[in-house]
Amino acid sequence: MNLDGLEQITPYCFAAPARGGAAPIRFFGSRALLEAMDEKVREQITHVARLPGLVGAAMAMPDAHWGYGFPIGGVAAFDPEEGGVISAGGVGFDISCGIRCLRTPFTLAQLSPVIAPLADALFRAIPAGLGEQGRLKLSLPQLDEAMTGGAQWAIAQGFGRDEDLPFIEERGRIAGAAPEHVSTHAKERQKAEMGTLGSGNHYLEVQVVERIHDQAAARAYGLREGQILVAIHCGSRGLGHQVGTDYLVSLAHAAGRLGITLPDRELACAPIRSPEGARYLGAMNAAINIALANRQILAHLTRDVFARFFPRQPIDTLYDVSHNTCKAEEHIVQGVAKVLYVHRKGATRAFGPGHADLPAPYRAIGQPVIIGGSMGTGSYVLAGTATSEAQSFSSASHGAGRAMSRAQALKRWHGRALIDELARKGILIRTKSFRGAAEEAPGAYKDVEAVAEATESAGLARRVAFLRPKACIKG
DNA sequence: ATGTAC
Repeated sequence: MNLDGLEQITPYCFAAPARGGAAPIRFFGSRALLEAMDEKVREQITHVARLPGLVGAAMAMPDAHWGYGFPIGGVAAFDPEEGGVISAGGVGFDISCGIRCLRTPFTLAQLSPVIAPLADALFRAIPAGLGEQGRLKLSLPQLDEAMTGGAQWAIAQGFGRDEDLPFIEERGRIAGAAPEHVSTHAKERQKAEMGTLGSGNHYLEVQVVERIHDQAAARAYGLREGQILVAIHCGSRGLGHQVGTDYLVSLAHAAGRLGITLPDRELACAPIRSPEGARYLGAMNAAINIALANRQILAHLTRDVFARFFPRQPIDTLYDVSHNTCKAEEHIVQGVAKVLYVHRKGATRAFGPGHADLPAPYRAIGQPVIIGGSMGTGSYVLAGTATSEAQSFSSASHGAGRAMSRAQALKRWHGRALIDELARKGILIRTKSFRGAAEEAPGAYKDVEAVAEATESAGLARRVAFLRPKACIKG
């Protein structure tokens, strides 16, 4: 990305001021990460800055890359009282895609002797891949309950336990879901997809805590070196995708009717206080609950598999973070508390220490932030900081971020060879799609170390632990 | 991301 015309306002933040009625833009990251970023990110963030009612700056996180309308890694907050809008492209198609991180009591030494049969068992138990169905088949009324109840609904169905809830955003259930604004088509697509992983960059990964960066935070999060964790990365499956598809059309019509000039058709949006905006918000919240329920069921299936190898050993939820959402949150704007609708597309919420929404054991430390890396490199647990509120409406990076398109990756890697190479490095991959594995080659991603380092240096979150993959179930 | 395009 060309940085011409951007001012380096801190070593890890590059910005351009408001101009011509558009809001300021702001890019977080090292100069090296930003220079390597696709040109499209700047173009897309510049477009976002022209949307009505934007508060502060249109922002890109250090892992940003090109996306539909908004870049992935984009953050934008809107004031409903100032004509602020909600945009389906600002949330993304995979609504509430996120990571559930489970904390096991097992060490790598205990796990290593059974890692291969464990990976096989997880691969059999976790439905993964495009269009893959789960064991659960829901009726439309049951699906409405899931859309309203989220992970709380899943627990009531026998998947997991109430102790998980404080460690899930919104305690596992976001308010404001409106199943009546989700199309029957979207519901039909989801009936048999609860408790499934999906495809693309979704995965279930068995990881080991390889390095602790912050001992106090690690202690509060219950993490120690050599400990085994499980990260489940997935979202709202067919339902979320269909909600996105349906509302792109509806929001585009609304924008036309209300005379909102769209810098890019992909930024279809409507005022938060408009019928179409309100309906999208209700449908998106329903999809958020579907994603929360989905990860809750997958966490339960994971526990079942581990129990076969390690009976009667508790596996806790470290945290469950979403990274494709638009959420109403209170933020301080020029000294005044306001409710803003914060779009985070490929960005995690990162509340700092003391936030009332954090579970008691983490409140003094800050919210766990999970940067999911590629299958061959590793992931990070970070903690939200006080500075992220002022910098980015309490938002941080969500992953390594793609550095190369899927098509480019396919030309460069062969799935089978890649999986063999990772196995030689002690990382077991289980997948039905060798093509998918090639698209997800670690080399097609940015350097997760650089992203985590930049996230910390930019003041968005601070590093707590580095996690190395041991086994990965790929969709 | 996605019954990988209606």
